[in-house]
Amino acid sequence: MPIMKMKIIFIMNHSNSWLTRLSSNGYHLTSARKAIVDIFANCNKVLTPTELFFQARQINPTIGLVTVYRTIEKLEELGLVQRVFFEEGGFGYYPRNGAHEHLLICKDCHRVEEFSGDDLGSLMQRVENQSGFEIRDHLLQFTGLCSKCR
Amino acid sequence: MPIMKMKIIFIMNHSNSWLTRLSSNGYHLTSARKAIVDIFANCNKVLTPTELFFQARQINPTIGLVTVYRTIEKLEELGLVQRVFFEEGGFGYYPRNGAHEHLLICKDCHRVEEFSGDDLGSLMQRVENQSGFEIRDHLLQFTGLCSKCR
DNA sequence: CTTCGTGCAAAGCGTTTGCAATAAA
DNA sequence: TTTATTGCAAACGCTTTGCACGAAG
Repeated sequence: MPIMKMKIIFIMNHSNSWLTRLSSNGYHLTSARKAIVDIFANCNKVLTPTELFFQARQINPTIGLVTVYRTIEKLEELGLVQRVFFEEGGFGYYPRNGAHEHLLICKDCHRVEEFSGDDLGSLMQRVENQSGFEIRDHLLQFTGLCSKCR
Repeated sequence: MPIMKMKIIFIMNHSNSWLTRLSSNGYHLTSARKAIVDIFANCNKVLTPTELFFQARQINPTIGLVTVYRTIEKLEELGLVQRVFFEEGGFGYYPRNGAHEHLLICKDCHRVEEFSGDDLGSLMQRVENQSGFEIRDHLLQFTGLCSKCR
């Protein structure tokens, strides 16, 4: 009988690196935080605090909404999630996977895709020169209908 | 005695055209609305509903915050003001002077300048092709420090 | 055992709604 | 006179705070 060859595939998500980041910044790794990090690790949608709360309760039924808010606060502070604005007002959060990316958000199903706005640099430069402003942050979001919802 | 030559300069703002727009859409021209339109007509800052409220009370001391909200609602519906998002959350409103413009906002004094993001069209096209999305809206804002505050 | 995190309840804040009185058309 | 609009008070929803208990390091 031949030796079976197996491919062990590690599905990498950022869950572990996020926990490391929290830990190395002096934050305790509690089950509430692990639940929330886990949700973000497997998600390509913008989540509001309340949505996050309900999903987290399925993992850890005793978690409170307040803890969700406080955890988001830390994740945002560490640059692990980014705030996304909804046209109607209000906002949600999206996990950042490294570099700052611009987002394309489906109005219908809230699915998110990322794109790089590579020509933004020259525009910013031009605007800085013309206005005398020193640009610190930029916000670029597209919203529309994704291929499934259109 | 020579005939004196006078130059009469009309300082144009959009106040009158805004009132016409309101009126022709079946809205009454009340003193509350006139006050708010007047504030926007002479402003190059993003104003929150509360800021608008306090400024409006200096013109019309009996105006209520609720009226401010309801007036903003109409102005937004008619496309006369646009909502601007603050990084910290929350939002304000800025008068639109015609075409959709992108905004450059001073973090410090909230002064606003406008610029046109002329190369956004090709970026949107590219992103649509790559993603299969149908882009409906876009949001582009720069924030930083203006020439006076930097 | 020390420090940080939790959940609860309550407060806070900005926004919206119901309603009777009032002003515009 | 009809219809839209106002201001008030109260409701609302989301977010934050204070605090005593509990968990992580």
